[in-house]
Amino acid sequence: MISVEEEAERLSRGAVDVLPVGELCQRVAQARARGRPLRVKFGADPSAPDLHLGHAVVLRKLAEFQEHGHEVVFLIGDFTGMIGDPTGKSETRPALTREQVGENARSYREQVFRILDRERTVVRFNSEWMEAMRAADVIGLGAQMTVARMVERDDFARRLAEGRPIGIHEFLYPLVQGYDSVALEADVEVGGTDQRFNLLVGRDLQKAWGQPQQVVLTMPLLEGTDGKQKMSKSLGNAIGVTDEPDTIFGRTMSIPDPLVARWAALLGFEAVIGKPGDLGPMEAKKGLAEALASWLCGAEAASQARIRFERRFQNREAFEPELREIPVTEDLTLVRMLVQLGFATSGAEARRLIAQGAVRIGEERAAEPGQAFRAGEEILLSVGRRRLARVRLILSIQPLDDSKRGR
RNA sequence: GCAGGAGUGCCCGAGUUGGUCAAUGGGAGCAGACUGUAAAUCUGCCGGCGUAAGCCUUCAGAGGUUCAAAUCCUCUCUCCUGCACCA
Repeated sequence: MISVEEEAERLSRGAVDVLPVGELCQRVAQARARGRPLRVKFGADPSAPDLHLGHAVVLRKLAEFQEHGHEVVFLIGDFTGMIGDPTGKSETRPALTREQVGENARSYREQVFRILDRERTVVRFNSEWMEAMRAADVIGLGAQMTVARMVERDDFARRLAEGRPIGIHEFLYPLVQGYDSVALEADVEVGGTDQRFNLLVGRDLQKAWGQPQQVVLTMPLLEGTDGKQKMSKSLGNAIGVTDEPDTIFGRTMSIPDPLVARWAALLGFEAVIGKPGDLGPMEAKKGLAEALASWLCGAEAASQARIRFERRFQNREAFEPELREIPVTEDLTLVRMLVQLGFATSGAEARRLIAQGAVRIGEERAAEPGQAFRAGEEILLSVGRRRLARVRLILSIQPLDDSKRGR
């Protein structure tokens, strides 16, 4: 077994802060002395079950705790989620129903266990204790915090300075989140650096409740594939943990070169890319891409993805595209086909793509938006370099179009 | 509550002496050239329907004036700023 110091050092590696410094070591020692693992809390928003590599940075850290025998509490903030959104960024979200929360929780489990160890993870919901709270309890919670301190939070400070509104209920969020730590008696809480304040509130509340205060460990926020903004599904610069190996590989290949080292470091693949200069930038990136695909989808799938990528995009070899079947009752124009395949979001866009020479049928550039295809035909259709399919038109007896039904 | 200001396309943001506005510009995005599905650069596109001509729907919402409105009038909603409230 490694020493306590060694374990604490490994667990804090890559973190932006470990607060308070040095306490993690004590907690590890304590845990060993008592023969029980540390309880490591991670809070998740119940409304966004699409986990991406940004979340993976934190999840990987949690997995490391598990590798050292500790227990992760995956807390789904269903209660907070039912009230609305605290960031002020988006409008108040519609309250989630119990069914939606359950559905999201299932989806979370599915995604999270690609990274976390099922055996060492407990999933909890904060409605378990928050629903039982009465107004007096909530006010009591509020009494643990001052406005001055609350306003220190970057987000609030900024909005205050800019004269943008802050809802009172937003002050409650960090408190509720912090109280979760009390309810769970968390030893450690891990989150992104954007959560630093909230995680620290957990410490304050635990102190107020006479509990040992959790160690707060924050991880850096990962930039998205654009290399500029933090990874986020809504910005379209994310790679999801459940994405296909080809997608993971391809999207990783599309990140800016300078980002490779950072991704590798945050996601724990420094070894694959080696030292700067060991491999060319492209080789290093391929190594990272394969490592990520392998991590999330398995080694075999990853190496296949790499081979396909190299053939398809680097050697420009012909490859077998996905077969897409479209049921038709009458001839289908090229424009309609592009829309049906999802290669264009509207007919107008399809026309633009055609006009710009992006659409190919076989090897030929398509020029006629109105070109029609009939049932039984099979063509190789591509748009740009990324969208390609073998399309087969199947004769359908029943009209599938609702607008044509029952008139 | 009172007074003042503002609400434009994915985002930011021009435009308000009414027409030439589907609406300047930037960002994002998409496509073409180049390339390593990188970066940088150049070019084009970037509301919808349509082979096309053309048509339709947009400038917070609802009405109105007008041959014609993002631009004028009325009402409503939302946000911001100040005052007041907090005795």
